[in-house]
Amino acid sequence: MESEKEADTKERLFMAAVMLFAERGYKAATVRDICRAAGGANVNAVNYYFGGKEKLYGRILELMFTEVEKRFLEGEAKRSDVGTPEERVKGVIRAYVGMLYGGGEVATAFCRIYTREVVSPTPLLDEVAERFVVPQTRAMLGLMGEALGPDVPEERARDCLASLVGQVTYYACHGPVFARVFPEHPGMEADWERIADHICTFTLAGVRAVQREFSTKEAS
Amino acid sequence: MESEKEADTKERLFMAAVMLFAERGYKAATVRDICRAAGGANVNAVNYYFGGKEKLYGRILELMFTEVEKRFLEGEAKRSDVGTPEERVKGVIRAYVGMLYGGGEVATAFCRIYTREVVSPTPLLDEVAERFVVPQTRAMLGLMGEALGPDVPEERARDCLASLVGQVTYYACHGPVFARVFPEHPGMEADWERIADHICTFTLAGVRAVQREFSTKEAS
DNA sequence: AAGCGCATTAAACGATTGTTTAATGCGCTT
DNA sequence: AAGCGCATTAAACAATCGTTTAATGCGCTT
Repeated sequence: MESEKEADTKERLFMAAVMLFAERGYKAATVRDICRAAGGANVNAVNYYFGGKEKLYGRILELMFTEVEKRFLEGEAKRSDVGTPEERVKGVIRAYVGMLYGGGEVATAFCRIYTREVVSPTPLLDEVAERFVVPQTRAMLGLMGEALGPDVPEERARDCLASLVGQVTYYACHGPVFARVFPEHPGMEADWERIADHICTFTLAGVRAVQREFSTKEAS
Repeated sequence: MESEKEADTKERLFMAAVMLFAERGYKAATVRDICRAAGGANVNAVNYYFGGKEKLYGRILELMFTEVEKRFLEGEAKRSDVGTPEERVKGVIRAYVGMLYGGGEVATAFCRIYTREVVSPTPLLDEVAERFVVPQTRAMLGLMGEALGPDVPEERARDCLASLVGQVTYYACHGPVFARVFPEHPGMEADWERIADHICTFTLAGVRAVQREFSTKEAS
């Protein structure tokens, strides 16, 4: 009768840790709280199954980034070489937003953990992020350069990519404040597709404006 | 001979706390580290002068937000009612970016403290932020609504404001990662004006695109 | 010189942290 | 039934945190 609720203690610990790390951050989420949230496990459980708090957190980061990479490649593979660069930028935006806000509860938790890591990195981020964040960002930078064309200098491609990422991650970084300033907002789970569309039109207009800035300056 | 270096222990403690809170966050910055950074003051100094770690942090938040409000109103007062709404949006962007990245060392530290508070708020943020963040955001929302015109629904003004704030705060939120992905970047202190210009053109193009979206849809 | 006020120091406190150790219960094979 | 492996429990550990307390030094007035 407890076939599915009889989940492994290890798995329950892992999930409780994900939620608590997302909610309070690495330091503030204590081992005792994690064990309590995992259905009242013993304090020793974390060390027994994962070899310590830091190891557990490292595993979460690992799984998180592999999951992100998988989803991101899936969302981009569907339109990897087809369509104009602008169309592919739109595809990246939609995949990005959907990954961050449209993936259910655990994806939201992952999103918050990643946001915390970005704002105040732990030593663990160094080894993991350089395997995922740097290549993914460079890939997006190349795509943005294609969309801008050869006349636009590289630093402007970086600026445009920052504008894109800034817009997409805004709701993750400013979540608590955003919810306080706009309490009427229905929440990202219900609104992320509309927001993705907005970011698409907003970003493509910005990209074209930067493009125009250099095509007209060429004639001056 | 030590006329200016003989700064009050209280002031040195305050400054050391600002830098350490910015660097490591509220919890990770210990009282002992703060005292050590303040020229080797005693562990009791924080409690003696400020009545505890939390009170000290609260004072920092207080001073930070009043300073932000002052700078922001200064930067906006120069063009409060003059110029088109678009021109005033540009003024807001420039004041915003300059305040966050162009204010020297302590302003950068304040920027990081604020970023940390936004991502993971402490109970202290509630009482302070609602006095500053909410009214400032609502003011910017009204300005954005003016720039968009009456045909654009309110939620799109909120989306555009999110796009603006997301772009501006990107370099604060993603600072550690950004520096890792783009090590060739000269740093915000030397580049913030150029970035402000980019965000202006990018944002105004996005605003006009949203505007156009509703002026053309009106005819369909 | 005595006494007072304030800044500073040193030491210890209680609480909480992550981790370790030893003991316990239980299902399984031999 | 005895013995073993594994999960779980309880208790204690050392380290660190913010805070408190008492003692000390120093400049000042009286």
